[in-house]
Amino acid sequence: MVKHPWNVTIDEACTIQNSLKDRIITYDAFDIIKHVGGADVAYEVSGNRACCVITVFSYPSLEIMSCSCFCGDICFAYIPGLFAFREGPLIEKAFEGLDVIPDLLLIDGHGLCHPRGIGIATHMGVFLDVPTIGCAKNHLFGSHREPGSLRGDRACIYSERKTIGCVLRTRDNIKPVFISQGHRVSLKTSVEICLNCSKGYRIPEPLRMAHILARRII
DNA sequence: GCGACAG
DNA sequence: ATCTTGTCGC
Repeated sequence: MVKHPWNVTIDEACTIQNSLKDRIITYDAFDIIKHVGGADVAYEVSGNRACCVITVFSYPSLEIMSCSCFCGDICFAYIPGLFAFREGPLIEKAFEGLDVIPDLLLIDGHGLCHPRGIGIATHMGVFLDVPTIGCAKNHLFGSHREPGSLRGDRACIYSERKTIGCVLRTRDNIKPVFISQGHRVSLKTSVEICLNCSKGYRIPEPLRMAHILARRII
Protein backbone atom coordinates (compact mmCIF):
# COMPACT_ATOMS: atom_id res chain seq x y z
CA MET A 1 0.00 0.00 0.00
CA VAL A 2 1.46 3.33 -1.09
CA LYS A 3 -0.57 6.33 0.01
CA HIS A 4 0.16 9.94 -0.89
CA PRO A 5 -1.73 13.25 -0.83
CA TRP A 6 -4.29 13.95 -3.58
CA ASN A 7 -4.39 17.73 -3.33
CA VAL A 8 -1.36 18.38 -5.49
CA THR A 9 -0.37 20.48 -8.50
CA ILE A 10 -0.22 19.08 -12.01
CA ASP A 11 3.56 18.84 -11.86
CA GLU A 12 3.45 17.09 -8.51
CA ALA A 13 0.84 14.66 -9.85
CA CYS A 14 3.18 13.63 -12.66
CA THR A 15 6.04 13.26 -10.19
CA ILE A 16 3.87 11.00 -8.00
CA GLN A 17 2.95 8.87 -11.02
CA ASN A 18 6.61 8.39 -11.90
CA SER A 19 7.48 7.55 -8.30
CA LEU A 20 4.87 4.78 -8.21
CA LYS A 21 5.98 3.12 -11.43
CA ASP A 22 8.59 0.81 -9.91
CA ARG A 23 5.95 -0.62 -7.54
CA ILE A 24 3.78 -2.00 -10.33
CA ILE A 25 3.47 -5.79 -10.46
CA THR A 26 2.52 -7.14 -13.89
CA TYR A 27 2.03 -10.83 -13.15
CA ASP A 28 -0.75 -12.68 -11.30
CA ALA A 29 -0.03 -12.03 -7.64
CA PHE A 30 -3.13 -13.35 -5.90
CA ASP A 31 -4.76 -16.60 -4.79
CA ILE A 32 -8.21 -17.82 -5.73
CA ILE A 33 -10.56 -15.08 -6.90
CA LYS A 34 -13.88 -15.46 -5.13
CA HIS A 35 -14.99 -11.84 -5.26
CA VAL A 36 -14.60 -9.24 -8.02
CA GLY A 37 -15.32 -5.58 -7.41
CA GLY A 38 -16.20 -2.77 -9.80
CA ALA A 39 -15.58 0.96 -9.17
CA ASP A 40 -17.31 3.75 -11.07
CA VAL A 41 -18.05 7.43 -10.49
CA ALA A 42 -21.11 9.47 -11.53
CA TYR A 43 -21.13 13.26 -11.57
CA GLU A 44 -23.72 15.83 -10.58
CA VAL A 45 -25.40 17.37 -13.59
CA SER A 46 -24.43 20.83 -12.43
CA GLY A 47 -21.96 21.22 -9.60
CA ASN A 48 -18.69 19.77 -8.44
CA ARG A 49 -19.83 16.74 -6.53
CA ALA A 50 -19.76 13.10 -7.58
CA CYS A 51 -20.56 9.65 -6.23
CA CYS A 52 -18.31 6.62 -6.31
CA VAL A 53 -19.84 3.17 -5.98
CA ILE A 54 -17.85 -0.01 -5.60
CA THR A 55 -19.82 -3.21 -6.07
CA VAL A 56 -18.63 -6.65 -5.05
CA PHE A 57 -19.75 -9.71 -7.00
CA SER A 58 -19.17 -13.39 -6.36
CA TYR A 59 -16.87 -14.89 -8.99
CA PRO A 60 -17.47 -16.58 -11.32
CA SER A 61 -21.15 -16.93 -10.35
CA LEU A 62 -21.62 -13.14 -10.57
CA GLU A 63 -24.14 -12.52 -7.82
CA ILE A 64 -23.94 -9.17 -6.06
CA MET A 65 -22.61 -9.62 -2.54
CA SER A 66 -22.05 -6.10 -1.28
CA CYS A 67 -21.38 -2.50 -2.24
CA SER A 68 -20.13 0.77 -0.82
CA CYS A 69 -20.57 4.35 -1.91
CA PHE A 70 -18.97 7.69 -1.14
CA CYS A 71 -20.12 11.08 -2.36
CA GLY A 72 -17.89 14.14 -2.21
CA ASP A 73 -16.45 17.16 -3.99
CA ILE A 74 -14.37 16.82 -7.13
CA CYS A 75 -11.18 18.78 -6.51
CA PHE A 76 -9.05 18.12 -9.58
CA ALA A 77 -9.74 19.11 -13.19
CA TYR A 78 -10.28 16.49 -15.85
CA ILE A 79 -6.91 16.15 -17.53
CA PRO A 80 -6.31 13.12 -19.77
CA GLY A 81 -3.42 11.26 -18.17
CA LEU A 82 -4.13 12.51 -14.64
CA PHE A 83 -7.52 10.93 -14.17
CA ALA A 84 -6.54 9.23 -10.89
CA PHE A 85 -6.22 12.59 -9.19
CA ARG A 86 -9.81 13.40 -10.06
CA GLU A 87 -11.62 10.19 -9.11
CA GLY A 88 -9.00 8.48 -6.94
CA PRO A 89 -9.96 10.27 -3.71
CA LEU A 90 -13.58 9.07 -4.00
CA ILE A 91 -12.53 5.52 -4.90
CA GLU A 92 -10.25 5.46 -1.85
CA LYS A 93 -13.11 6.46 0.46
CA ALA A 94 -15.59 4.03 -1.05
CA PHE A 95 -13.02 1.23 -0.79
CA GLU A 96 -12.50 2.00 2.91
CA GLY A 97 -16.23 1.54 3.44
CA LEU A 98 -16.43 -1.97 1.98
CA ASP A 99 -17.38 -4.78 4.31
CA VAL A 100 -16.31 -7.43 1.80
CA ILE A 101 -12.87 -6.74 0.31
CA PRO A 102 -12.80 -7.95 -3.30
CA ASP A 103 -9.94 -10.21 -4.41
CA LEU A 104 -9.68 -8.09 -7.54
CA LEU A 105 -11.08 -4.71 -8.55
CA LEU A 106 -12.20 -3.60 -12.01
CA ILE A 107 -11.81 0.13 -12.54
CA ASP A 108 -13.49 2.34 -15.10
CA GLY A 109 -10.44 3.67 -16.98
CA HIS A 110 -7.04 2.53 -18.24
CA GLY A 111 -4.20 0.84 -16.41
CA LEU A 112 -0.79 0.32 -18.05
CA CYS A 113 -2.26 1.60 -21.30
CA HIS A 114 -1.35 5.18 -20.48
CA PRO A 115 1.21 7.78 -21.67
CA ARG A 116 3.37 7.20 -18.59
CA GLY A 117 2.28 3.60 -18.03
CA ILE A 118 0.22 4.34 -14.91
CA GLY A 119 -3.46 5.05 -15.52
CA ILE A 120 -6.04 5.17 -12.73
CA ALA A 121 -6.48 1.38 -12.55
CA THR A 122 -2.77 0.79 -12.00
CA HIS A 123 -2.48 3.80 -9.72
CA MET A 124 -5.29 2.66 -7.41
CA GLY A 125 -3.98 -0.91 -7.45
CA VAL A 126 -0.64 0.25 -6.06
CA PHE A 127 -2.26 2.84 -3.78
CA LEU A 128 -4.66 0.34 -2.19
CA ASP A 129 -2.46 -2.72 -2.75
CA VAL A 130 -5.22 -4.66 -4.47
CA PRO A 131 -5.15 -6.53 -7.80
CA THR A 132 -6.79 -4.27 -10.41
CA ILE A 133 -7.77 -4.29 -14.09
CA GLY A 134 -8.43 -1.23 -16.22
CA CYS A 135 -11.56 -1.41 -18.37
CA ALA A 136 -12.17 1.75 -20.42
CA LYS A 137 -14.87 2.57 -22.92
CA ASN A 138 -12.65 4.72 -25.10
CA HIS A 139 -9.13 4.96 -26.47
CA LEU A 140 -6.46 7.00 -24.69
CA PHE A 141 -3.01 5.83 -25.71
CA GLY A 142 -1.27 3.36 -28.00
CA SER A 143 -2.07 1.95 -31.43
CA HIS A 144 -4.08 -1.08 -32.45
CA ARG A 145 -5.97 -2.64 -35.31
CA GLU A 146 -9.71 -3.24 -35.31
CA PRO A 147 -10.55 -6.55 -33.59
CA GLY A 148 -12.90 -9.14 -35.13
CA SER A 149 -16.62 -8.56 -34.66
CA LEU A 150 -17.44 -11.45 -32.34
CA ARG A 151 -17.41 -11.69 -28.56
CA GLY A 152 -13.94 -12.73 -27.48
CA ASP A 153 -12.19 -11.23 -30.51
CA ARG A 154 -9.31 -8.95 -29.55
CA ALA A 155 -6.41 -6.89 -30.85
CA CYS A 156 -3.29 -5.90 -28.93
CA ILE A 157 -2.59 -2.26 -28.13
CA TYR A 158 1.03 -1.33 -28.74
CA SER A 159 3.39 1.41 -27.75
CA GLU A 160 6.99 1.35 -28.91
CA ARG A 161 6.72 -2.29 -30.00
CA LYS A 162 5.48 -3.39 -26.61
CA THR A 163 2.00 -4.72 -25.79
CA ILE A 164 0.34 -2.47 -23.22
CA GLY A 165 -3.25 -3.68 -23.39
CA CYS A 166 -5.91 -5.01 -25.71
CA VAL A 167 -9.14 -4.00 -27.39
CA LEU A 168 -11.66 -6.68 -26.48
CA ARG A 169 -15.07 -7.41 -27.94
CA THR A 170 -17.38 -8.44 -25.07
CA ARG A 171 -20.49 -8.76 -27.31
CA ASP A 172 -20.98 -9.60 -30.97
CA ASN A 173 -21.09 -6.54 -33.23
CA ILE A 174 -20.78 -4.07 -30.39
CA LYS A 175 -18.05 -1.52 -29.74
CA PRO A 176 -15.16 -3.19 -27.90
CA VAL A 177 -13.75 -2.17 -24.51
CA PHE A 178 -10.14 -1.27 -23.76
CA ILE A 179 -8.53 -3.67 -21.32
CA SER A 180 -5.17 -3.17 -19.67
CA GLN A 181 -3.38 -4.48 -16.63
CA GLY A 182 -3.84 -2.54 -13.45
CA HIS A 183 -1.68 -4.08 -10.74
CA ARG A 184 -0.82 -7.65 -9.72
CA VAL A 185 -2.59 -9.13 -12.79
CA SER A 186 -1.28 -10.32 -16.17
CA LEU A 187 -2.89 -9.15 -19.40
CA LYS A 188 -3.97 -12.71 -20.24
CA THR A 189 -5.78 -13.02 -16.91
CA SER A 190 -7.24 -9.52 -17.26
CA VAL A 191 -8.91 -10.47 -20.52
CA GLU A 192 -10.13 -13.78 -19.12
CA ILE A 193 -11.70 -12.14 -16.08
CA CYS A 194 -13.37 -9.39 -18.11
CA LEU A 195 -14.94 -11.96 -20.39
CA ASN A 196 -16.11 -14.05 -17.43
CA CYS A 197 -17.64 -10.93 -15.88
CA SER A 198 -19.51 -9.77 -18.97
CA LYS A 199 -22.31 -12.08 -19.94
CA GLY A 200 -24.95 -10.23 -21.91
CA TYR A 201 -23.75 -6.65 -21.76
CA ARG A 202 -20.81 -4.72 -23.15
CA ILE A 203 -19.60 -3.59 -19.73
CA PRO A 204 -18.45 -6.18 -17.14
CA GLU A 205 -21.24 -6.63 -14.58
CA PRO A 206 -19.47 -5.21 -11.50
CA LEU A 207 -18.75 -1.98 -13.40
CA ARG A 208 -22.12 -1.85 -15.10
CA MET A 209 -23.93 -2.14 -11.78
CA ALA A 210 -21.63 0.35 -10.06
CA HIS A 211 -22.46 2.83 -12.82
CA ILE A 212 -26.20 2.32 -12.45
CA LEU A 213 -26.10 2.69 -8.68
CA ALA A 214 -23.79 5.72 -8.70
CA ARG A 215 -25.94 7.81 -10.95
CA ARG A 216 -29.07 6.81 -9.13
CA ILE A 217 -27.50 8.05 -5.89
CA ILE A 218 -25.97 11.31 -7.08
C1' DG B 1 1.94 24.22 -35.55
C1' DC B 2 -1.93 20.53 -35.65
C1' DG B 3 -4.58 16.88 -33.95
C1' DA B 4 -5.61 13.52 -30.05
C1' DC B 5 -7.07 13.40 -25.62
C1' DA B 6 -9.79 7.59 -20.01
C1' DG B 7 -14.22 10.28 -17.31
C1' DA C 1 -18.94 12.81 -17.25
C1' DT C 2 -23.65 15.18 -18.58
C1' DC C 3 -28.19 17.12 -21.36
C1' DT C 4 -32.33 12.58 -23.10
C1' DT C 5 -37.34 8.86 -25.41
C1' DG C 6 -38.26 6.48 -28.70
C1' DT C 7 -36.76 3.79 -32.13
C1' DC C 8 -34.20 1.08 -35.69
C1' DG C 9 -31.42 -3.12 -36.16
C1' DC C 10 -29.37 -7.70 -34.78
